Amino acid sequence: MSSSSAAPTPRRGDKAQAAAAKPPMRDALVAAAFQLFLERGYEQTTVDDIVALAGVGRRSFFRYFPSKEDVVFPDHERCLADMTEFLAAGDDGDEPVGRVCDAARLVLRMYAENPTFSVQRYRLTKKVPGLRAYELSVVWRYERALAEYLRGRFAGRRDGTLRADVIAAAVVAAHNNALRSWLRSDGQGDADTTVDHALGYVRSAFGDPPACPGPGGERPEDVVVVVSRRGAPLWRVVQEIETTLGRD
Amino acid sequence: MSSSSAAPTPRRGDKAQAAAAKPPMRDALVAAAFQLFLERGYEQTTVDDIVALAGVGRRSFFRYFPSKEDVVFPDHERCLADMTEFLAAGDDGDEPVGRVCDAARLVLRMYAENPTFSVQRYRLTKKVPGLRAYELSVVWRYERALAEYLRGRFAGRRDGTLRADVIAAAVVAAHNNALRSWLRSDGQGDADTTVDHALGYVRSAFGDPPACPGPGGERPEDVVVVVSRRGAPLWRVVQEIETTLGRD
DNA sequence: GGGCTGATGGCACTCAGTGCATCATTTGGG
DNA sequence: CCCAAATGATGCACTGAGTGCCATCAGCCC
Repeated sequence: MSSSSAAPTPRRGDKAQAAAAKPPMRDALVAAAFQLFLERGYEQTTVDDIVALAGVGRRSFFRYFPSKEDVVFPDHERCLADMTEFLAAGDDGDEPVGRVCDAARLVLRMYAENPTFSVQRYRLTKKVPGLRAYELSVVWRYERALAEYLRGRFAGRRDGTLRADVIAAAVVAAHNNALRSWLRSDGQGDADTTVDHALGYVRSAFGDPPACPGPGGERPEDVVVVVSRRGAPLWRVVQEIETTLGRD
Repeated sequence: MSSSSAAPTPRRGDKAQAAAAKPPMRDALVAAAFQLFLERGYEQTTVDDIVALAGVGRRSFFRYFPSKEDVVFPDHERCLADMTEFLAAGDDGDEPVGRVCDAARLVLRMYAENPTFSVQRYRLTKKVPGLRAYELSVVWRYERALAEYLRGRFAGRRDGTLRADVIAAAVVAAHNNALRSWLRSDGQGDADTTVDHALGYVRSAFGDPPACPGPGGERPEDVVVVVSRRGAPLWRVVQEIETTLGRD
């Protein structure tokens, strides 16, 4: 249920799949938890209820999920690892903002893999304050991963850490805005289009234009940005250009 | 009344009322909590320890603070109310982004009112994961207040909610970046200057230039923004201008 | 005084989360 | 084929946060 629900055959002793170990008990706990959460609410469901329905011991629940909230986000740990790995794999030639936007798309993909599950979870987190708070801490880790990557890429630029933090926050906000609008429509529309549009706004705001029709041979040096005010003195125009480009 | 100040509670502890009888029980609880948090750690301190030191009943703690984490952020509820009031008080003539930046400065002012307290709390939240998560939910409410204000101001603009969410996130990120850098320096430098610089970056990124030398008679209609890529077709340039300006 | 109100304290309870010991299953040699 | 280490599941007892309920005690109005 968590990722690919196609795991009906618990082949024990298969070394090949032991690498990507998929404990069946974990998925059973997630399924039991969501069944109860949906039919009687999150706070009205105790961990004892979940383990009773799943037919396992109470102690086993906390072996797979460090807290009751974690069962609602069963695959975010893996997704976060994927994102950090994706960011670390990029070379220094690509555009930092574009790379961060692509990393955000990884998260969208995880949500889009199981639309019904994602929509159910969205409705749950929307109405339970405790789950909203927990989701914030999850999203915060994504944002920190993006910001840390950008801090590394912006090392040497003036206000590098500031730019990194702001752009990471903007990317996450745009991604969440599009994701929520998609979730609100019960996962009907095209999530990629919505997210691309939102991320395009962020890229345009920070001087990195959205993907051109042509293939990706562009270099960041080709970007021209002018931010000015009619009738402003020349030194103000230059100052704006310097601020926007952020180069020393 | 043997002493100079009329002490209404002669039997209780003789320590808490040295300052004045003005701070009721709430401030005594905050003081006791921070004393214990600093000397033995947050998680190593139970609510029973706090109420024992404050000389009050355990039940009274939860009367003033809905949770143990809340005692670490005793004045954020008031600050959030001040911010929403400030945003609601503005008229429709002022620049939305500038107003939101001013609202963020309100939060900074609250931190700057008690530098030592703020620095202590910063060190605490930096090392205790549970407090970090709680702080996120607090910051999230500020961000939502800013975003809701901007959504109202951007109603009618294309991608109004997207712009509102992204700008609110960027403002909060810039504010936090500056605030943390100030807290990391033990509250020594000038917090206002740092935050002004950070917010100026956000304003410049979103087409709203930082405060000009001249008096504030500017109108947002005077802003001209061009974001393009050398060699891009004309329709792309027009699209970028439309996207950046965000008018229909 | 007598009753009213609001703040407080005490008590018992639920539930999340943890440490520890025990039992079952698997694995891996000899 | 059997024994032993290892891994995983379970039960049990415990801590600590948070809640509901009721008793208590202050001031206060009549």
